[in-house]
Amino acid sequence: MRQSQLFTKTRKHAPKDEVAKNAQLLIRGGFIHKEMAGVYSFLPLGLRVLNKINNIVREEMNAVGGQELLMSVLQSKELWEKTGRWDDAVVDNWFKTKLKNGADVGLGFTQEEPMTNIMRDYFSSYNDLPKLAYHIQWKYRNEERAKSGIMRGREFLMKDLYTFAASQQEHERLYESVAGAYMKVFQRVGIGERTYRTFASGGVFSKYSHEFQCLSDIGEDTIYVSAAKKIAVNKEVMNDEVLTDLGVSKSELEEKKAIEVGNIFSLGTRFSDALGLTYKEKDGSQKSPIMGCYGLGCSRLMGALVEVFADEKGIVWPTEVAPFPVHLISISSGNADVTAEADRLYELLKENGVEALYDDRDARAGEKFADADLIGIPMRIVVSEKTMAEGGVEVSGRQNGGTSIVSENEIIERIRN
RNA sequence: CGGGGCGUAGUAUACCGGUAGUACGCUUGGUUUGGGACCAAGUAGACCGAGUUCGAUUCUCGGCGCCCCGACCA
Repeated sequence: MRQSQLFTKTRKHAPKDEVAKNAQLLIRGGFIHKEMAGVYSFLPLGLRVLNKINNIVREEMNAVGGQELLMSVLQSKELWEKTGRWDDAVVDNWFKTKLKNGADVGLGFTQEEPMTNIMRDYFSSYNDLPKLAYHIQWKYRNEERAKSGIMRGREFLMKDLYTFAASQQEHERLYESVAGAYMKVFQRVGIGERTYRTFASGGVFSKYSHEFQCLSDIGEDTIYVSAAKKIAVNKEVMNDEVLTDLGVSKSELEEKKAIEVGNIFSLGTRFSDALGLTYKEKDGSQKSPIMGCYGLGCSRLMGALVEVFADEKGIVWPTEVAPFPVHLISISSGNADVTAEADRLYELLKENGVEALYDDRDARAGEKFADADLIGIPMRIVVSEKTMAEGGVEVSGRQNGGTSIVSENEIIERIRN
C-alpha cells in the first residue's frame, strides 16, 4: 500500500486524554480512533494487525479441531433467563435495550448460552461428541471504569471457544489440548517466554481455572511466578492449599504484575443442564455433555503487544502480527530516478507476494524514518541516491536497527526467511 | 460505585474578570533534502447551560465528557 494514499496520518503528540502507552502509540500511529471511553474504532493499519492476530488464533484453534462460526451480538432475554444470567443482580455489566415491540434484548458479553442452545439442534448421540466450536466476535461489557486503552474497553474483540465432551476424561483431554493451542498463539505473537499458564479461581465446577498471564509492569493482575518451573499462581487464589496442590513453596515464587491475555474454564454441565443440551449414550441413557469455555481477547492482546515491545521511538510489532512485513521507504529528494527505482521495487515485492507499506510521500528523510519507527513494521527497506550508488537497497530491522546494503536479487529471498 | 484531577484552534500547551498567545499541523510561495529543515504570508480555538458582574474563556452552581487511584472484573 502506498502510504501517500493511506487516509490516516501520524501525530507527533499523544492526545492528552490517554495515558496508557498502547493507546498513545496506537493513536499516534493511526491504528485506532477513540470513539468514547473504552470504545475504539480500528483504522486500516490497526485492522490489519487485529486481523493478523485473529488469523493466528484461528489457525491454532482449527489445529486442535475447533470449528469457526459467528454468533450474534443481540441476545434474547429468554435464553439467558434459563441460566439465571439475565438478572442485573447476577451480571451487572450487560448492555440491554429493547426491540420496537418492547422485547428485551442484550448485547452479548459472552456466548455460553447461545452456543449451548445452538448445539441442541445438532447433538443427539454420543457419536456427535466431542465437539469444539468457536467464534471471534465483539463483546460488550458495561464496565464501570474503562481504562488502559484497548486493554480494558466496553467493546472488545474476543475469541471464545467452547468444548463439549462425553466424559470428564475427554473434557480434560480437550482442555489440555486447547491450553496447548493457547501457548502456541502466544509463542507466535512473540510473548511465549513471558506468558504463564496461571492458576486462578475456578468457579463452581473446578477447583481452578487457568489464566494466561503475560508479564508486564502495566498489568492489572498480580501473580506469583516460578520461572524455573514455569508455574504461576494468581494472587487471588494464593494460599497454602494451592501451594501444596502445585508442589511449590512460597520461596520459589516471585511476585509479578501481568496482563491477562486468556482465561480457560471447566464448566461441567451447568449450561448443558440449564438449557437442556443432551445426547443419548450407548446404553440409551440421556446425558449432558461436559463443557469448557476458552476466552482469548484479541484486541487486548494487540494492546499487550504494544505495551510489551514498544520502545521510546514507537511501536515494535512482532513479525507475525505487523500490519505489513516490510516498510519500503524512498528517500528521493526530488530525484526522479530514485522514485522510479522505489516504484519498481514496490512492484517487484508485490509480484512476489510481499505486502509492503510504501512510503512514497513527498517528505523528508527524518520525517519518514520517525514515522516508520512509530508505526513499527519489523523490516525497513530504504531506496535513495546513496543506496543506488552502492548498487542495492538498505535493509534494517526495527528492533535492532542494524543496517546493511542488500542487492535487489537477494531481497526477496531475505524477506522470506 | 467511592475519591482525586482535567475540559482553550486538527494536536499539544500558555495567559487573563476587559473576547486569547506559542509550537506542531494545514494552505500558498521560495530555499532545502539520510533522522521530525528554514524564511515569508495565511488558516483555525474557550464543552453545554444557568448565576454573579458594567463585562465571564476566567468566579459560582448544574450538566455532559475525559483521565487517574481504589472497588469491581462470571
